[in-house]
Amino acid sequence: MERRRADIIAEELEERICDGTYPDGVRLDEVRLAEEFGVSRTPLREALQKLALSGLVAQIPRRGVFVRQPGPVQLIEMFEVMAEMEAVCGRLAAARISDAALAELDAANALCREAVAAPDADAYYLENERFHHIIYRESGNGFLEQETAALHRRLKPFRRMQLRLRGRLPQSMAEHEEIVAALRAADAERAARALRGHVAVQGEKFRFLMARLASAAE
Amino acid sequence: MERRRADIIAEELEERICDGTYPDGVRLDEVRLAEEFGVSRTPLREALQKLALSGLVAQIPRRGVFVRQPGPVQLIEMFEVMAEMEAVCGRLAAARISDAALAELDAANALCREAVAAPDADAYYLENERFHHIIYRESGNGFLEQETAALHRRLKPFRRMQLRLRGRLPQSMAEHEEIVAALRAADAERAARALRGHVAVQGEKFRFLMARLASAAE
DNA sequence: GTCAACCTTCTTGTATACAGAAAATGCAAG
DNA sequence: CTTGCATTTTCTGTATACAAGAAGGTTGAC
Repeated sequence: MERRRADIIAEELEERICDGTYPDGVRLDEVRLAEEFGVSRTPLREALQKLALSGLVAQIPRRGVFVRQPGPVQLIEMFEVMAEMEAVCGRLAAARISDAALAELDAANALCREAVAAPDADAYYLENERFHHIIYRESGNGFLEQETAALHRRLKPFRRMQLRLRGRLPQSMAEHEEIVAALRAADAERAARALRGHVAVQGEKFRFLMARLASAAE
Repeated sequence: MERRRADIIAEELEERICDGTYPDGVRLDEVRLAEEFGVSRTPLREALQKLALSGLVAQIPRRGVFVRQPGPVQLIEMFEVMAEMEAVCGRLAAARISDAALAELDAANALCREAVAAPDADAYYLENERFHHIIYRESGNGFLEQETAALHRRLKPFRRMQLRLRGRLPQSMAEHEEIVAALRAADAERAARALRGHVAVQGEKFRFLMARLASAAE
């Protein structure tokens, strides 16, 4: 499948916004970026509109587009929704998950355990992502899977922060075990609770997140 | 706030797709539509891309954009997610809802009751929408409110079908009462269950929905 | 008569040109 | 020195022009 330049540009810009190359509030100049990418304004505008619809930039009529990083409040809100959506995935998956998928979860968890032992935060992060995506898929609801994965992706740059907490890796690991146990027992409510607690930002995590946001905002 | 033509066109096209003016699979011709709206292809293309991102049309590179109504399977999936998201709104609202909002819900329900007595399906539909949006808002999570409202909006054309079921209005009414009672009692799980059941497509509703979709697909 | 290759034509994707609005700058007046 | 208004400039939004790819028809060969 041949992709349009606008899509490629949108992806690159998304990357730059997420990794902080373009900080919050910066105006994205159409002509400057068009020159940089070696294209005309037309595909670049299309890319910017795509970003605007996904919420990464704000498009103010006759003024331009501005990078719009979510503020502390919105981030907390997004993490809360993320936790609830994962809980829903877990609740549905508890009734629908296949034995093969349970084995996949075990395998992903084994690799997670290795990463914890190393300890290799990056490897853990990768396997953690696999683990969660399996659960999205096993919800048996393709639409839910897509929506949850989309939000997961959007929170990606902020998710890494959580893993920086001292002792977070072993704790996260234990939560993974509990999640798989609940799914294997086909206990919907237990799986939902475990996933909600696993993803939610609360207590120590909350304070850490707020501190990071405060330092980033300066 | 001055709106761009592309946004106005996107709204109009969305309306036409939802009300069936453009049935599933139809190709949306850029030049023809541009002439019809009296604009050039540029803003029209922007509108089409907006629709593509919201999932109403499929954009196939070098081939054009085609109306993409959700199939039966995807519709069932979307309704399931809708039910779960409303349940989440209810769960959070149970702990956060204000007395003023409870009064609002009572007021909306009173108007619903009048509509049932009439019976006036259109009036009921309108007040029902108000009722649900209050709950979204009282979840206390602006992001969740937005996302839930967006899905609600996307399912709007299919939601009306449910009300056509014989005896659905009084039943829906009773469910509204139960929802408010659960919220007033601050019983999170009860509110979640009530809302999930209220929105979910199941049993009689499911068969009816499938029949409608089968006749629409012919 | 049928199949295949080529050509025509139509449509999308991209570039450029133009118009109007907002912001910035400079000048003048208090 | 500050403030307000006008002018200029820059940038967005829209229109048009151009290029490349895909579909369909026609013609020629087997």
